[in-house]
Amino acid sequence: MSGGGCSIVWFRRDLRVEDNPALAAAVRAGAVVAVFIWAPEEEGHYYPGRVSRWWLKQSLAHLDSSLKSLGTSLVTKRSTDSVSSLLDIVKSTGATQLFFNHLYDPLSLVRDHRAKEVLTAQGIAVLSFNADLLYEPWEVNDVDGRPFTTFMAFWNRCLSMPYDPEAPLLPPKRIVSGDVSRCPSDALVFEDESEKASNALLARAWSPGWSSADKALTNFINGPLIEYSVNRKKADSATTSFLSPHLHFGEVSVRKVFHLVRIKQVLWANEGNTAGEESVNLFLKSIGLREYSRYMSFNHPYSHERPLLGYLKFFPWVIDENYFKAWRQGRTGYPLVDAGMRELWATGWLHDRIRVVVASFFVKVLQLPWRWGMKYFWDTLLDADLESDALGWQYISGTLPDGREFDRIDNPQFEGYKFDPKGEYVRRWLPELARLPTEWIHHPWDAPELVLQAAGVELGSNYPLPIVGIDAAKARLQEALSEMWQHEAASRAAAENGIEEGLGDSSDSVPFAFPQDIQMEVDHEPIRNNPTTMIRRYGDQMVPSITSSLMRVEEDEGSSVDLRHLAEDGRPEVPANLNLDLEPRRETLNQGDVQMVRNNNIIPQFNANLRLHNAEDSTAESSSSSSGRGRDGGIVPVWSPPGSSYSEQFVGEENGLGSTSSYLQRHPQSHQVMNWRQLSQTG
DNA sequence: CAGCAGTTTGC
DNA sequence: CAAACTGCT
Repeated sequence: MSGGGCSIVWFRRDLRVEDNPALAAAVRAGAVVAVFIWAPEEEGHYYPGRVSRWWLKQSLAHLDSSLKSLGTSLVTKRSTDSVSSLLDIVKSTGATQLFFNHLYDPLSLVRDHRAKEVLTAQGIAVLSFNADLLYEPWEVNDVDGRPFTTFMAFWNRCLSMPYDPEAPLLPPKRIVSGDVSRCPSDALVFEDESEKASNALLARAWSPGWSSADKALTNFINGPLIEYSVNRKKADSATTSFLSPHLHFGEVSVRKVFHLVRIKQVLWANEGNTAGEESVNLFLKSIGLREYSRYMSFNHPYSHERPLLGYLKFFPWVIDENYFKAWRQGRTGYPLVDAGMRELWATGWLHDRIRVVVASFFVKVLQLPWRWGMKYFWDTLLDADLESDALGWQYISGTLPDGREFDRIDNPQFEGYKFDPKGEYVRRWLPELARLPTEWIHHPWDAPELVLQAAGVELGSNYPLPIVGIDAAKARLQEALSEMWQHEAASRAAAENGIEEGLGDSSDSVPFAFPQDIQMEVDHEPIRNNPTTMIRRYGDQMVPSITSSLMRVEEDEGSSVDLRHLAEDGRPEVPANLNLDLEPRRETLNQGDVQMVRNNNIIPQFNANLRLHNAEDSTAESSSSSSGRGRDGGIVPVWSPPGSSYSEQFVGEENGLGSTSSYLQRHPQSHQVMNWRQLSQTG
């Protein structure tokens, strides 16, 4: 169509036609080529799980038919490299522009940044948009212009921003199709034969696609929403919105959800319905959590693979595949946990509360490395979402500044009576316990023999005894923690002496196989050296500079860079040049950090010691970068499709942040992560 | 019953 | 940590 080429709209996790800024912009610009590129290998071991792929398949079909009714269709490509596929598409369609919506997971940050550079270098105009969040991560900062480090502060700020989130856009009335005659679609394969039968079951419970997402939203707002605050404690009722998988794939926009829900809230407020109003607040909070997960991922791209509290690196996880298996199969001996795990396996779904229960059990009682659990969630959840899941697991594990304390163990028995007081949920998913009276349903091991017999329960045979006692877990946790602090202290001492200590790989634990994701990007560095091709427009995707360094740490440690290099306008910006940039940054950062330490006892920032590594000389650097990072866990059992390789080493640098979590405060002898301490001495 | 301390809980 | 909750005086 008009003056030259058409525009490519690169669909990813924004599979909708309504309120899709990239699509809208492309339509405005003229002819459109709508594209979806399936390149799961790019996700490394976050290759999407079976149920997630099933959903994607349906959702794409749905999007395609919507596009068809508007005048075009979806071009699908199978690829191992999205960016080069984009180039191919540009060539075969004569497109001159590329539009897409932002993503915030670490892989996408890197890939999209590269896409922008590569295509821009080819003379293609690249424009990207916010379609996934109320506010872009770099828009939400505290009074000093720094990112928040706790959820509530973040969310309160979001709710009181000087401007509202963008109002949702209407779907285009009509789309003029670009010429795709020389750009044939590939058939995408999302399931293999062995998966088909299980997938068929999913279709009974779920229907992917934006129109059912809309329906789910409407149903929820007109139904369960008003009772949300009362019902959210129940494990077993259909009181959640069931929007999460739709939201994950962007079938409905959060902004639409937000606006519609807000309207209801005003309505209820006027009616004096405080319960309803409160319900909306709570529901919005869960939307806020989703926002926060992106925020965290952007500000701290390591968070899906490494605890944000650095000392957790030294925690001696239990490397026990039998525990892991028992957990997955729902045979831990704790009914609430087991019921949850069976539901997850059977349906790909789990109530939020129960996610917390099973995850917390996993980390605190079994003390398995949280990333195993996260990976299992990733593979089995219908709404698997890297950012949300990473946030959730970190929260539960106690590795966040505002998460639960690390030494806190929740007792599944008590939680059972809280979330499932009548035992209905347990009975549904654990038929072997169905006849047990409510009194014992959450702790069958205490039940009198006669009761068990009457209920047909034979502990240790048709239902397991607890695989780990809570008391034993508590004791082991204490031990593990003191071991952790010892190692942390030793490491710090060694670092201070400038000795290459090796960060605990002397230990018996196997180096963690995770994560490899980012390394595959490593060899595209030439592009990186040409920063001037980036002309940033207001709406453009910001890239935390760490994404660049993440790609290269292995061979170029000096370039590891702080996350939040502030451009003149105060927003994070792609560093002009990683190495040249170090000098000026050093001063600013130190100043800022010191001030922060003085002014409050809040965590400096997640990235405090990332940046310190730059600012510091090579002592600290060397102590961390060369180690095998042994303590973070063990080999991850493989259950992903073949092809996703787990290789040896961590990418990237060093641990997380200093912390004021109360746990830390109770351990003054080993307080503060090394860097933070050095920091405060500076000031 | 107001007022307070100890405890639980909350992303 | 801070808010909510519990139980006690």
